[in-house]
Amino acid sequence: MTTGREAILGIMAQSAEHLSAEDIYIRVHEQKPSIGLTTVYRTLELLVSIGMVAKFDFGDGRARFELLQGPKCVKYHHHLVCTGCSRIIEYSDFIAEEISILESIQAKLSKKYDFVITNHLVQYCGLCAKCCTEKKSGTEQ
Amino acid sequence: MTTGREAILGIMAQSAEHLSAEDIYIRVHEQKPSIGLTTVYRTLELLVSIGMVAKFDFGDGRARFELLQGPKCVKYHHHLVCTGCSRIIEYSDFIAEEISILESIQAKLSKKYDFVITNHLVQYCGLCAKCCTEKKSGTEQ
DNA sequence: AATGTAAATGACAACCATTACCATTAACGA
DNA sequence: TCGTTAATGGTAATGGTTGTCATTTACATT
Repeated sequence: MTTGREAILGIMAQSAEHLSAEDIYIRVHEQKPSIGLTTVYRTLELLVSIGMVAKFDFGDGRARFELLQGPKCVKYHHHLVCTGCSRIIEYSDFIAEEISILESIQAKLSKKYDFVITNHLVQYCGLCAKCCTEKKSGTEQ
Repeated sequence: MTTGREAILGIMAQSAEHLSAEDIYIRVHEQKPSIGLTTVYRTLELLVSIGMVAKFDFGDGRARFELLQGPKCVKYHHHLVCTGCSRIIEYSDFIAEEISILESIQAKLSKKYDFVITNHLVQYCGLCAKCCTEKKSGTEQ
């Protein structure tokens, strides 16, 4: 299986960000205009199903995708999400502290509930300084 | 502010599950047929914005809501999600081990990135025994 | 209790990300 | 080169969520 799939993988390998399907489509389209949005979705679905890509949902109505393999890959996906402006910060500062306990819990959960756990997600939700200010000054909603 | 909002809150207080907007609409509609789906969405949006309700997204295309206050409320939302059948298990077994480290990290992140963190989410993704078997036997996709 | 104002509501339309469909094209082994 | 199967692209459909707007309700004032 090779085609524009390589192009999609290439884009994802270059971008460490959390790309939406449309983001990927636009970038792939630049370098290979023949590829359609449907193919992007299909390829992403495939990549997710074989565990090569992770799909995230931060509550802004569009899914985000991130490569799980390759040079730029990040093994753990710990995010800080602003519920005001949907800004996403992928923090890596304190991950080491989390990993061991999360992995130990993962093993226990896997055993207890008979799950094959492939992935985990830690997400802190809140308001960034900017949105927080706006909220206070009453410009929100 | 009082109206059918009470009915919506009442439904949510009764159900510890992760209800979708439509689930809530159906249940509210049973006891108060005058309430429309739009109002359910609007009320949920309001409740989320004031931090009374948490909104989750498990990747099945519909958001889930859960009351954060009240007798049946759960302070921490740690889920085990089957990516095959979207089954959600809210585990509570090993939470104690996680809390202290997660809270300490939350405090550090809050300071470093200047966020007001209101909530956090831990989600393990994988396949439940049933979906795992189906996958192996080739009935998937 | 009547009234006035602003917020809340409901029905329906609009939106938009995602998926289904289907005819065409590309890939790959013979 | 040819043939079969999978992949692709454009477009239409789907479905959860949001916007619109006229009507109703809630609440404070008289």
